[in-house]
Amino acid sequence: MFSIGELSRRTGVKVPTIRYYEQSGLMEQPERSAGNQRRYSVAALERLSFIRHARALGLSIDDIGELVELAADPERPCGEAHAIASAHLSAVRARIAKLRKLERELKRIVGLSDAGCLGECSVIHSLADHRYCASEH
Amino acid sequence: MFSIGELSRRTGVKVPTIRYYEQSGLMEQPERSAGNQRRYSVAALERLSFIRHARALGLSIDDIGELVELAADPERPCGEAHAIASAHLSAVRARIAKLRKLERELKRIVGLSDAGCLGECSVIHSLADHRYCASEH
DNA sequence: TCTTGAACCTCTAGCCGCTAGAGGTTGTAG
DNA sequence: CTACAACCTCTAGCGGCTAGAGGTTCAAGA
Ligand SMILES: [Zn+2]
Ligand SMILES: [Zn+2]
Ligand SMILES: [Zn+2]
Ligand SMILES: [Zn+2]
Repeated sequence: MFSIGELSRRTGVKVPTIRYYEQSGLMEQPERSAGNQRRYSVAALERLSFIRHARALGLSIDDIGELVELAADPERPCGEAHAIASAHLSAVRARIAKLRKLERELKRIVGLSDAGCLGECSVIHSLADHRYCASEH
Repeated sequence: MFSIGELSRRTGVKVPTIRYYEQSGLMEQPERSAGNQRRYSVAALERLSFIRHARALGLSIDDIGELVELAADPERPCGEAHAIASAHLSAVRARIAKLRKLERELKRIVGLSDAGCLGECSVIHSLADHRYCASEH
C-alpha cells in the first residue's frame, strides 16, 4: 500500500494530477487510511503507469478511460482499442500537417526580415495580410 | 461604421470572439451607438484582420498584443517583432519534432495490431509500457 | 407610427488538463 | 509527546474561446 506521495514518486505523476485523475473517473477511488488518506495498491500503480504513458503519447483522458476499460475486460475483442489508437495517429498526423504549413509560412515571413526592414516592417506587413501566404492555414 | 455582426462577417471572426478580444485588451474599446451597441471603424476592421491572421499562424494573444503595439509605433525598430516571429517559428518547430516522435511510436503500436492480436491486445500492451518505445517522448 | 424579430447587450459558466493556494488534519520519526 | 512533512478538501486560475440566460436596441415592413 502506497501513499499518494509515494505513488507520485514511483510514477512521475504529480500528486494533484493523481487526484485530478480520480476526480475525473480515470483512476478508481482508492482505499483510505483510518485518517482518510489515500492508500494505493500495486494494481493502482500499474494503472497510473498506463495512464501516464498513454498521456505522454498524447491520448485524451476520454480515450484513455475507454482503453483502461477495454484492457480490464479480456473478453472483448480489441478492435475498439485499435480504432482509438489509429484515430489518434491520424489526428497526430493532421496536426503535423497543419504545423508544417505554419512552419513554411513563418519561415518565409521571418526570412524576409533577414534582409533588414526599410520603413515598414516586413514581418508585421506579412502577418497582416494572408494574400502573401503561399497556402491556406 | 460597422456593427459587431458586420465586422464579424467581414473578418470571419465570431461575434463572441470579438468581444473576448476586446475584453482581453487586444481590440480597443469601440465607440458605441446611442443604445450602447458597438460601432467599429475601418481601423478596427484592419486591426481585427491582423489579429485573425496572426492567430491563424498560431501566435498567442499576448504576442499579438505586442505586435499590434509595435505596428502602431513606426518609430520603434522592428527587432522585437522579428524576435517574436522567430521565437514562434522555433516553438512551432519544437512542436513538430515532438509530434513526429509521437507519430513514429504510434505508427509502430498501430502497426503491431495489423497482424491481429492473439490473447492480449498488442496495442494495449504497448501503450502500457514505455520500454517498447524507440525514443523518449 | 407601430410592430415585429433579428441582432445586440452583459454576465456567468463550461471546455481541457492540469496547477496553485488556502486553511485544516494526519502520520511518523525523534 | 512534539514537531513538521505530508496529507485532506475546496476553490480558482491558465488559454482561447464557446454557449446560454435574460434583457435591450435597431431597422424594415405594414
Ligand atoms: Zn522588420
Ligand atoms: Zn496566411
Ligand atoms: Zn489488439
Ligand atoms: Zn513510450
